[in-house]
Amino acid sequence: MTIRTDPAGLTSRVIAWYDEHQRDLPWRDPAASPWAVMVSEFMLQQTPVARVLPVWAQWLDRWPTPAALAAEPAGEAVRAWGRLGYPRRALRLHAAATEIERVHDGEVPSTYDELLTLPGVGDYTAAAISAFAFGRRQVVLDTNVRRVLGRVRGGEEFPAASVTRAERERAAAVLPDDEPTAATWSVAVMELGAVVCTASSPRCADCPVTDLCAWRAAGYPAYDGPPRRGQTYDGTDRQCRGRILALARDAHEPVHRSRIEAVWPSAEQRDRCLASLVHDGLLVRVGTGAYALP
DNA sequence: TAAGCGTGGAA
DNA sequence: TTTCCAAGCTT
Repeated sequence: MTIRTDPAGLTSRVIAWYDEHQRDLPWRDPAASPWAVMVSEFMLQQTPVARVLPVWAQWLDRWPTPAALAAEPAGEAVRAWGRLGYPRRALRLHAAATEIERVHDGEVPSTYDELLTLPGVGDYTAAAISAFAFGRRQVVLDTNVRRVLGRVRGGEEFPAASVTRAERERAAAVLPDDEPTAATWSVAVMELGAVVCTASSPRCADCPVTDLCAWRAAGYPAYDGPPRRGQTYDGTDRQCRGRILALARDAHEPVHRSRIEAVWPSAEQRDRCLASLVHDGLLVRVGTGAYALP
């Protein structure tokens, strides 16, 4: 097949590479439901594949449909989320399931615009679900795709902090016209970024498009943009919130203030984090001085 | 727009 | 040991 937008063979070669080298991930099984794909996309937001795999399997076993999840308290979703991180995603996935049940007759919607209205679904996730679960033609622009295209076409090691207009236009320009081919390209170029064109120590020797790569042609110039914001963790509210929520997740009864005080020394920070967890809906106050999952 | 939001494995 | 970072979303 000739792809009009791809005279140099970028897309066809990446797709051919994908056909041979793709990882065998369960949410890529053609039998995986749109809901199963959606759950994987939520869990994979900022969390590595290896840690998602077991939790995803248990989740789908317990809640094979949006209706099944929506029928349970949101706190059960937070508990099942375990230590994947960013537990508000669990809350949003539960809220999205509830919305799918209420508005979409229990079926995960297939269009970008409908998906985008769901809680926890932004530009990337809406495009990804539409493309991967329904085979639609979408510009799927995640951190992997941005890095690959930024290198191959832009000649730069890393993309900007946020998606630029130029990046989006570049991604649209290489998206195959044919719908199923476009969907395959989207997953293929993401996979290339995930396993070959990685952020650090890219495996250029294994890349199917090294000869097309502008970054390589330029001699692999180092990133020279503004410093990328590092993530400190020790002593942050994130860590404090994580400690507190872990107590509630592992307990099946309300957790008393005394136990919370035992896991974080600073009273001021502890109280602030407790209040923010309640504000976010990750905890509810039960009686006097006790907290539980919603 | 930039900051906030978890967690743990690998380099 | 420290640093980096892994399929983002929300406000």
